[in-house]
Amino acid sequence: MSSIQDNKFQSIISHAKEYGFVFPSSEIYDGLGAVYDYGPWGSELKKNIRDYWWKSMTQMHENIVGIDAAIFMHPTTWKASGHVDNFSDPMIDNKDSKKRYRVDHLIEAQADKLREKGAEGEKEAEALIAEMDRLLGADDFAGLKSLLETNKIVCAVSGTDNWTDIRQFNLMFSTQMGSVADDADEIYLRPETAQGIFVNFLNVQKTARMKIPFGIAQTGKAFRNEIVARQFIFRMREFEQMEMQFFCRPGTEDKWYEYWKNERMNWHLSLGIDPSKYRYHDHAKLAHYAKAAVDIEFEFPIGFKEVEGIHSRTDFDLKQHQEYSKKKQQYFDAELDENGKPYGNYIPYVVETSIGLDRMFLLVLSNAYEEEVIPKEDGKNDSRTVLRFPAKIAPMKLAVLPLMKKDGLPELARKLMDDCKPHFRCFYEEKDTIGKRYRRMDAIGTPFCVTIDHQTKEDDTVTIRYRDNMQQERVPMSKVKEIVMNAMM
RNA sequence: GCGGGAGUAGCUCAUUUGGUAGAGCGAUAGCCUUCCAAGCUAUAGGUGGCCAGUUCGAGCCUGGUCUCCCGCUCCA
Repeated sequence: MSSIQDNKFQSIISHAKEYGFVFPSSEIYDGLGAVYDYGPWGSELKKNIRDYWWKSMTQMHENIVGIDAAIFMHPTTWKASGHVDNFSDPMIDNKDSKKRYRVDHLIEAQADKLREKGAEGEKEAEALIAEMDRLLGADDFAGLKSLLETNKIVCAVSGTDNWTDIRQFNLMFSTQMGSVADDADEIYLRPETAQGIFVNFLNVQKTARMKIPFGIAQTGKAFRNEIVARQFIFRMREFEQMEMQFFCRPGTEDKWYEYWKNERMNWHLSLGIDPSKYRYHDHAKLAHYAKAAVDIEFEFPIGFKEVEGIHSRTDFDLKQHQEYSKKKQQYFDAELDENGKPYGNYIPYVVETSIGLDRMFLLVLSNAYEEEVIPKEDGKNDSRTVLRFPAKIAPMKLAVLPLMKKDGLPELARKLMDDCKPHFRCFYEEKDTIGKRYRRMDAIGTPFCVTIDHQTKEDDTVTIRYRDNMQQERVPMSKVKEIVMNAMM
């Protein structure tokens, strides 16, 4: 990361706080690590992004419906999903190099080395992995450490085996359900929203009478106890996901994977963002549930980073829930195959699209942020900080500004406010010079400002000023609402 | 969790070697009226991150602690 990019990221963070987009959580108590609150304009922007996603996924796809599942779920959910086993990693530090490793990664690397030595090494590698799995299963950390030592596994940096003890990092937050401590059951705060959809698969399919292929969409909070959570709202411990699980007939998943890969990229581009700032990144190493996975990455000021993932999850999740719950998770497909027979019962395959709302927020903010230098007539330079949000997601759509706060101008401005307020978010301001008010609106990304002046009293026209090019034009006051609403389409 | 850096008003910073904190911008109110910030007046706002120690006296010295930033580790 260059220092220029670094500075830009810092400026964006400062601007976000300064203008009421994002605050550190409980800041008066020095904040809480990697937790943030959204302020007045931030919460508007976030809501608009969420609504835009929701509308494009549900309203625009007749075969997708939404749900809103609880954050708390039956603890067995997380055993079935694999999170209890896979979401906690034994870690170890090398005392000399101060490097930290996942213990299983160290041992797997050693096994790879052994395999290079041919058939004999292959055997040794298998034995090593088997022993590791046994010890991991038994949570035998002392045993794992001696396994490192007997196999002379060393740190790649220091070259020594001067290790700390092994410690467990659990990425799931937990709490107790039930107010009597002794009887209380430990339950988790969901580390992903997806499972709320899977456990409701049949409820939704039956009650909304959905036919495969169909999707279930959901937005909501998820929680991960990240070892290191940094980079502003990019990686938070409490975050919001917007995701959709698309259920399809086995054998058609590749087609739908491609479909959603394109569809989701098109959604991003529909916000008018430069396509060169996006790229796909295929996963080489797949998660335990995935058959194929691709990230949509965006070029943030801190480099290309993942915003959204499209995963082909096979029937892994539904199958697991069927096994753990003893409830059949199958669908009867009455459509006829090429032999004229119904496809019959099966557990559907799933293609998931999962996007981080907070990351999308940061994306939109980073993309919109610009410090602009404006040459003035007297040769000096003027400057402004402007957020070029697409009108459809801008927190504030229109500012109504009487040129002066007398001569009946505020009254006319109020009339326009009353006309527009029911349709979109408007801001009224009569304090300070008009230029200052324009700049304040630029700073929060308001696409349109309208000024009421004395001429308005004569002919009912107003000056509309466009955020992006600072151009102004005279339009009938009665047209303002329409201009703004067209821009929001 | 390790290493490095930093915490003074909302923001950017100042306060010469320890002597009980200032400015600009911003905010609020008023004046002015002028279609692109930086006209005039007034007001508000700080137990100098927090706790302790040294000292007659600490924003400044010492220790601890918290938070943030950068790097590493990690990331379904």
